Amino acid sequence: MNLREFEQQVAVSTEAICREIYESRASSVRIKKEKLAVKNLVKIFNATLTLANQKGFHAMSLRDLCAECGMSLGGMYAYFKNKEELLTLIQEQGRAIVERVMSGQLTGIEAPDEALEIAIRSHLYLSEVLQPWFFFSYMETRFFHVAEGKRAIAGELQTEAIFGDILKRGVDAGAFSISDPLLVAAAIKALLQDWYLKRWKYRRRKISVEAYAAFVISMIRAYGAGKFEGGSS
Amino acid sequence: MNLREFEQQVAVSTEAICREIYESRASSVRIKKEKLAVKNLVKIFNATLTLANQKGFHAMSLRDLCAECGMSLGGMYAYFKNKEELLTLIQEQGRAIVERVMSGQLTGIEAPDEALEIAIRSHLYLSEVLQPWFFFSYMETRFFHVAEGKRAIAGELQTEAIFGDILKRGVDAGAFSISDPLLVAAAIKALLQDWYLKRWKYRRRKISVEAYAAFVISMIRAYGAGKFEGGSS
DNA sequence: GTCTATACAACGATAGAC
DNA sequence: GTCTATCGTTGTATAGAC
Repeated sequence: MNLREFEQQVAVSTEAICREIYESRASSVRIKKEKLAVKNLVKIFNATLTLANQKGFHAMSLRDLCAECGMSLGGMYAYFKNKEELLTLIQEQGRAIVERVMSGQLTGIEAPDEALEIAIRSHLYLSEVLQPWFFFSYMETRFFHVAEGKRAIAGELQTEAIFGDILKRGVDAGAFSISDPLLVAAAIKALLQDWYLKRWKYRRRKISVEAYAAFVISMIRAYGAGKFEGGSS
Repeated sequence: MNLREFEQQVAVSTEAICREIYESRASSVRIKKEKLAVKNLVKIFNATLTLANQKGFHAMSLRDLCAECGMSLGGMYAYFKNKEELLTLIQEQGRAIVERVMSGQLTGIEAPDEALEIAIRSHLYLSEVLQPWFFFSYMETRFFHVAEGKRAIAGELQTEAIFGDILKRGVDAGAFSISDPLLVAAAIKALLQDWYLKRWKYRRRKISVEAYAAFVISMIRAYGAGKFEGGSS
């Protein structure tokens, strides 16, 4: 599968995400007209990602934010009760999307070899489509582990567990020959994160997502997970 | 080489670093007694790393900071002229250390295979000793590329270039068989960064630096860089 | 529903006593 | 050299006009 096919299949848009957020908490939002509310949420979210990914969420002032999306300060407060709620709103949504898309792509796939490739490709393509979201989520989540460390750690380990499970299944089935599935799962995750954290670098080198996906897959296969011939199914 | 041997050989201490910083800019620091100045700089730097790695540099107030290191707000301003100077001071020093240690460890090493292993181990051990520094540098540097993107990008690519050069040398010498040295170099860097960015994870799993180093090395070797037997020299 | 105006707290930074 | 006290600014958040 390539990026284009993935996009058509999953169809994750900012608007769809915002509508979902709105519906899931319509009670606590002052605005009652769904169409209007969603339109403004899209503006707010996009502006937040743009500004926060430039200077950091905390450094971004709400004055900056409402200027960026052409609203007034008071008007914006109809959509969240304080700045922190805006943060958690975006973060939780990001996590929910990852979970849904990943499990959706993987249902019904039995062969560990195939599952591994699909999981890697899906995650890369998803982070390609929603790069600002992934970048934001990664950067702002970091500040939590040290202080609290609950859902943030869970989020980090969630994706990793997907890969860990596939690898263990492959080892049990005799398809893979790796001695440390957990370490390999961690390595896969690190490689996937590099893609969306340093997209500027890969873009500058004109490396496509598909090429990067093929590279990661071949690297893991070379280490012992799957056929050495590699595949580009 | 293991961590202990590395520590004895390089001897990078916070104090040595702070003395160096002090000397390099003694003119712009109000304090004239070196011993005192260095002692306070150590306190300030350690406190900054602690607090900034918890909540982010921008979210850390200077009041928090001076409380943490037992000084007064006014007293602290003798050591830097504003908050941003404190940031760049720490960042630039971090980069300088990496450059010095890495090139020091690699001088005189000819065999690409050996150089690759030493480079990986040195970087991991260094980031183990100065983990807060690395974490801080990574996190706070990120906010620059998008906005400006000068020294920050250079810093990111500097370490990567070390690995890229070794890999290319190995390919030219016929020791490695990899088609994309730049991608492999990027992957190595991503794996090294994962170590200091998520040390909590690896600590929880009781994975030592040495074990992680051996894993990374064997992974790269399996992909085509060096002997498949692996080595733990 | 969205705006302007404003309250109030917290911040970085400085001046001047000791 | 370090402290306390304070200035001016900027931030989040709310109240009330439209």
